Amino acid sequence: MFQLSKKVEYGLIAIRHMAAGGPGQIHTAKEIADRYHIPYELLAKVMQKLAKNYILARNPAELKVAAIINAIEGKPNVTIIQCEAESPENCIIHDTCTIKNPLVKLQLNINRVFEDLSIGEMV
Amino acid sequence: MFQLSKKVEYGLIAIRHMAAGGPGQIHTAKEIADRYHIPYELLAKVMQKLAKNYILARNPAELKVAAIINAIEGKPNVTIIQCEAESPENCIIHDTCTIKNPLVKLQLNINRVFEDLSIGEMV
DNA sequence: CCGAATCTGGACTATTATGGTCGGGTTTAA
DNA sequence: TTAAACCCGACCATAATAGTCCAGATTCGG
Ligand code: FES
Ligand code: FES
Repeated sequence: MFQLSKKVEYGLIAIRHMAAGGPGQIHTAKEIADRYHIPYELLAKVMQKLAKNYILARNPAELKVAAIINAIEGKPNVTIIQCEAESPENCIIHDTCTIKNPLVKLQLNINRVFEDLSIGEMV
Repeated sequence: MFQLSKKVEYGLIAIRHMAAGGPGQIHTAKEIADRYHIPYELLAKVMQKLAKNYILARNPAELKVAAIINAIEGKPNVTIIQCEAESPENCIIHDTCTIKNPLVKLQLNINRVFEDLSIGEMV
């Protein structure tokens, strides 16, 4: 619960590696996979996703962790509580529910934490 | 990724229910399970854990969400990044790693978010 | 231009974590 | 005193994650 997935972790390592190398440097997925003992195929996929979302095109130092997570996981990552999202008809207090709103606010706070950290702070 | 587990969700619903009922009220796990269409056996286990950690003995209004999560999930919920915790010997930059520390700080920020929300704010 | 290395991307397997169930023995309260 | 509720370990089903395999396309150094 509340751990970064391996994919995100690998993505962070790769991007940080590229950021540390300075601009203009060329890095192959193979090279990074070897250096950090990451399964190549998996890292390759991660980097494909990052590339498709134009993450790799940006200045790494300014990249936010949140953007990387979203690119890799694919979803806007919104619903911290499932009762609301999935089957509101099951919940007898759904209409008067006082759990949802505080948790949505909590969710926003968490999102902000990820928005606040940039790769630049890791190099 | 970054969703509360069902167990925690059920725990929150149950505790909020008890908080809303006012002090002195008696609530059985069965009753709560029926009212919210939660599988009884599962809710029962959750409440057992809460009871063992003396969560149910405290004033619900002052309970922090963090305490509930810890009681149910059992772990202090510390390592947001796995590279460090699991196999540091695999990572060639482990000694000079600049990823760990920022993410630990991020972890602390997330913990704080859960520490900041109390059941009282949900009733 | 050629060959080797690398990338692409789908299909597939393995491993875990999660959510849920069953059942037998124990307590509790009408 | 007996039904209902609780305790708790074992168990099963499903889904999410992590990792693998491979065949075709691309890129790049020479
Ligand atoms: S909608 Fe069901 S607990 Fe909030
Ligand atoms: S210890 Fe490996 S990336 Fe930080």
